[in-house]
Amino acid sequence: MTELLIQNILNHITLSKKEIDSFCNLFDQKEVQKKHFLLREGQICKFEGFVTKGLFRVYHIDNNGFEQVLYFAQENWWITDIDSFTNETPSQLYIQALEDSEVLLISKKDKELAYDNIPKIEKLFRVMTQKTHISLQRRMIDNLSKTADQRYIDFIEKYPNLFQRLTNLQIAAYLGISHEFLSKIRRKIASK
Amino acid sequence: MTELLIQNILNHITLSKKEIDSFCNLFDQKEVQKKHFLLREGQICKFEGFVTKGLFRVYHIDNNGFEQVLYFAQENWWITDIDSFTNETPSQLYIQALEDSEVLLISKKDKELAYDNIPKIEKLFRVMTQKTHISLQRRMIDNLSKTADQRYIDFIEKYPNLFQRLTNLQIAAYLGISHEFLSKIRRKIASK
DNA sequence: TTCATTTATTGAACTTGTTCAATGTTTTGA
DNA sequence: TCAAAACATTGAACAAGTTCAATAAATGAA
Repeated sequence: MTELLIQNILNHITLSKKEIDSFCNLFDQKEVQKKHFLLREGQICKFEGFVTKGLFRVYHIDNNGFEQVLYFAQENWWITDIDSFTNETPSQLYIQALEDSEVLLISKKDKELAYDNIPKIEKLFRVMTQKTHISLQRRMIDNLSKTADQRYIDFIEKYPNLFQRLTNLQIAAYLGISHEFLSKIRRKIASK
Repeated sequence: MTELLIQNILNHITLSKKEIDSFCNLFDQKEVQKKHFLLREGQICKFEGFVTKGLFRVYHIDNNGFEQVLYFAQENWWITDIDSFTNETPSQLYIQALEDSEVLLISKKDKELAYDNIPKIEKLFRVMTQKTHISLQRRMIDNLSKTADQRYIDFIEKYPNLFQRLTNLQIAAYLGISHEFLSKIRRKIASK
């Protein structure tokens, strides 16, 4: 199932068949059952992953035991803890499958190999990192400037598909509010 | 004053003298007086900049007229609206000098020239974008999980230098709280 | 130096969101 | 298919943060 991966790459840059093959060969497929973890806090994140099936959440548990979701990753999304992966430091994050899932994983060593051997891969990840950074920048602005009601409405509009697959608990953890409060927001919206 | 820029680049990657020169020559120096703008909402951000002197704030004005600071950039920092610059779309952001400042600016065209002619520049910006992304990811987690008091204390610890140069108004706009509330936090902390 | 402007502080009333506990609903797995 | 677990809703009391208005302090430009 590297077909999705190839499409994803070609969406960002153009590569020859040979280059694509040699890059895609660096990935290993892994199945992750629902509720199982790809990464836990304290571990060093050794992989960068591309989701070919299922859904993951990338989250943090704070000092009071509350979970905050950094992002969700469904089919065609990349997942890693870029902080831990890049700096080889213990992760603050958990990556857990919310459904039975499949990912293609590449190790740090193999990724660096690709950087050295296929110059365009450098461009690929520059462009991809830019895009994720832009998304996060937009989310930061929204979190600073919008009320929880509006962020919830935006979420549904922006990710209608994720909205269907996620529980309100997960969505609340992404929006940064308690699930009880989300429940009240939902009632307010429904009554309109 | 490209000395700072050269140091900054060599901090991320290694380049030959020739490569450095040819890259640095793509930058134009610009002076920006206090309170003047490098970018305003609605404009397309045509540059990526490196601050050699002074201090900037990159901020957004929301629908209610409130300002949120995305980040500050002092000497040795890069500034741009990566969203507008990359996608050539109108910016949601303002970039304003908070002190009399100087920046080295590179245009999109010249940056792309550099990508094509000096392969390592691709790596430079991949690595730099990764780093800013990591910082933003950490800030996102903090904003979701920490109380305003703690975020303020963290800010002072992390940026003691910025703390000295900024008004409480600016810091409040970065923390995402009203300046009145910041004032109350300061009193509470001082009384301990 | 001075006066106008910007910045900082404070209190009171208010809004947004949390916490806790109870209850109902849905999902899941043996 | 049935019991246990996970999820969702609700209300009441509470905490965090805002708003508004008034005043004081600091800064800056002529």
